[in-house]
Amino acid sequence: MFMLDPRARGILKEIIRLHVDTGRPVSSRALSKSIRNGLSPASIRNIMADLTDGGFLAQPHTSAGRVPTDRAYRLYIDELMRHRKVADDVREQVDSDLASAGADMTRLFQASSRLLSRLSGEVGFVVAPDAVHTRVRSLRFLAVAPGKVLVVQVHDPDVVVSQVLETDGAFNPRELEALSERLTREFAGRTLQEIRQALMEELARERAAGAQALARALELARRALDREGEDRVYVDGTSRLLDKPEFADVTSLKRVFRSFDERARLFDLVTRYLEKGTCVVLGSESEGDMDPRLSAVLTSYGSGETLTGTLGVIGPARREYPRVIPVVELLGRALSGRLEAKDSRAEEDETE
Amino acid sequence: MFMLDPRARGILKEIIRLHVDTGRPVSSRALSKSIRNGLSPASIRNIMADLTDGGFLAQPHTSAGRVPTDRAYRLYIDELMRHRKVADDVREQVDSDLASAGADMTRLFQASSRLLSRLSGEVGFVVAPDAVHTRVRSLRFLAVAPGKVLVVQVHDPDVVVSQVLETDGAFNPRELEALSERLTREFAGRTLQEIRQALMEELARERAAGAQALARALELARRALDREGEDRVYVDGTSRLLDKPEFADVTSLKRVFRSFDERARLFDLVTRYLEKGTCVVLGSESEGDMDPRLSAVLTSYGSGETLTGTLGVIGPARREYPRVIPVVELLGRALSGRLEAKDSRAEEDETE
DNA sequence: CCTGGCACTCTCGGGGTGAGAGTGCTAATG
DNA sequence: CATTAGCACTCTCACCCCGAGAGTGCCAGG
Repeated sequence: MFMLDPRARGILKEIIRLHVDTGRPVSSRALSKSIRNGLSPASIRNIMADLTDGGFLAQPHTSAGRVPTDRAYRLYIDELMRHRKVADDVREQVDSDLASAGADMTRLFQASSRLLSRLSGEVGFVVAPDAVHTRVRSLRFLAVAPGKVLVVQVHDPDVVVSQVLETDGAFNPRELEALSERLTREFAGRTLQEIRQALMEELARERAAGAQALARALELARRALDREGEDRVYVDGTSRLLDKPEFADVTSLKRVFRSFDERARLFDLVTRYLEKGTCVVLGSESEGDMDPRLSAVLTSYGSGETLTGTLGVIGPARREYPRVIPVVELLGRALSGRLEAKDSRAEEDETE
Repeated sequence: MFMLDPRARGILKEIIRLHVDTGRPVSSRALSKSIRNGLSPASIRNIMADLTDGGFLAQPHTSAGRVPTDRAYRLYIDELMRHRKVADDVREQVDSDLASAGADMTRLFQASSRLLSRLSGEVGFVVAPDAVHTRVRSLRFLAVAPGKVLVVQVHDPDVVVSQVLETDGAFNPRELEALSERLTREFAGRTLQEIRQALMEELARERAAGAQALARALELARRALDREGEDRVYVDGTSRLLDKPEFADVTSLKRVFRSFDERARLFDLVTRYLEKGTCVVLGSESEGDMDPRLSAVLTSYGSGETLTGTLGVIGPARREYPRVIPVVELLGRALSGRLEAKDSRAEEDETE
């Protein structure tokens, strides 16, 4: 392992600062001028040569100054950088935008990814909690029109998901009422995953027993909870990548945009790092889940064990980490807060 | 006005065909080879010179073959072209994708714009019906959690829109039930626009009369119907523009992507052409609503007078019109069909 | 250990050039 | 009289060369 003396670390930090600022390779001369401690370009060149040997700097070509490598960013993020405070107007914007999105899950995630994108100037995304982490508080089925049933799921922190299902025959309002009550009683407090499995078994049992009407109702419930993997990833602001000089050529743009179309990759990446709280994943570290020229700042949101999802931004590794990381964390907290707003935990019914 | 003899029209048609195919200017030589009637390049050059004088062809530079102008596309679309039949597998895909989107408005529009994009290889979009054209059949308010009310609107063709509103204090279930019944009775069959206006007046009246509780309920209803202009435009597949050679340079890409971000423009364009059934708008004809290098194929959907919206695709003027126009029309019909599926008109309750 | 100096390398933009593509025109042709 | 062959002309594009500029690496001296 390479050890860096404090002076080298200072130089490296300054190189990153300058490079993030300008987007271009940093020369020894520019560095010498920007640094308080007046070292000559020649001395700095020596240090830069060491840093290059250590794998922290690279040069695009012989006479082009130095560019930080991913290894340098890693060190910077882990040890050199200090988070900056989030500006008050940013806080306000987050609060107001999320507030106006209301309690609807979809709108909340859309607003969050949009905020992430706008505040970072990069691509923002939110991955909704998966079935393992989502606890259901109640289920309700309503006949809204002939052949159409509205299904309302209320999750553990008070998030509401509603959808309309088409059914073959008509359902009797009373029948739906009974179904709602029964399923809520049976499944309140369990995760989507568990409920889905239980439903499948029950469905098979009733079918075997020839309970037609009941099986039909259970089938409806199963469909309601089976909407997995569809709308789970919310992405906003892909076009912001156009502004980044590192994607000035069209061919590289194409590749990156494609990778956002097939969201499964993003998914893999995110689930792999889900547990880790806030973290930065550099493209070169992601083992193929992400273009090596991209990187992500991720954090998880949700309250405790239930309803845990991920959000963050994606952009070039060259970004203002001290500003962006706190923004991502702010959004994680804000979304968590929204999801458990008006904490109605006290209402849980433990008398069983 | 310029008249074109049949031979010139044939040549023009073939030029468009070749240019759509290759994306590059068409030379007299290439044309002479592709055409059955064996004319020599020299003869064809004469005709091409005429077409250029008439404003149907342009040349990027002196020695570069000819490119069709928007005027040529206009003639082609209006007179020269014949629609091709939509392939069976395309029909099937449309049917199955829309079917699996169910009856939920948002999902239906998302699926439609995605289909449009995929099938055309361009940017697909759907503009939801506006408040003037949407008739409401019933309104329903439900308390789903403390401080959260679910509002369900059923529109005239059986489309369901649901949303969750946050409220300051709690609403009594009975109170919400009464509100639902009253508003449905009062407003069934009227348009969103009309209802909104009536609500405002009523709200002012009750407030003046000091009817606190009622005013509070009406305010809730007003908020429910006031979600205008937010999610009305669904766009999918903007990244497909990257594949088009006409947008190979990054600067022009930026401009175009920006224009999709501010969707108001698209809106203007679409509302202006709403009444006209299926039509093609070339960028140069759109008076600034659209980049002159883009063009759109639009059609309206909806059943008769109620619930009328627009959908279509946007891409370069160089496109396979004979294939794309029928696809757009197919989607218009398919979405219309979905919106009035299971025609439940008969069930309306006229005994008042 | 730092620094001034110097040779070296690489990029980038401008200018020149030659091949290739395609046209426009004219004169010959059936 | 429409059609065509032939030919001169124009423009682009890829390539190469060259010199200016930027930046480095290294060495020798402080």
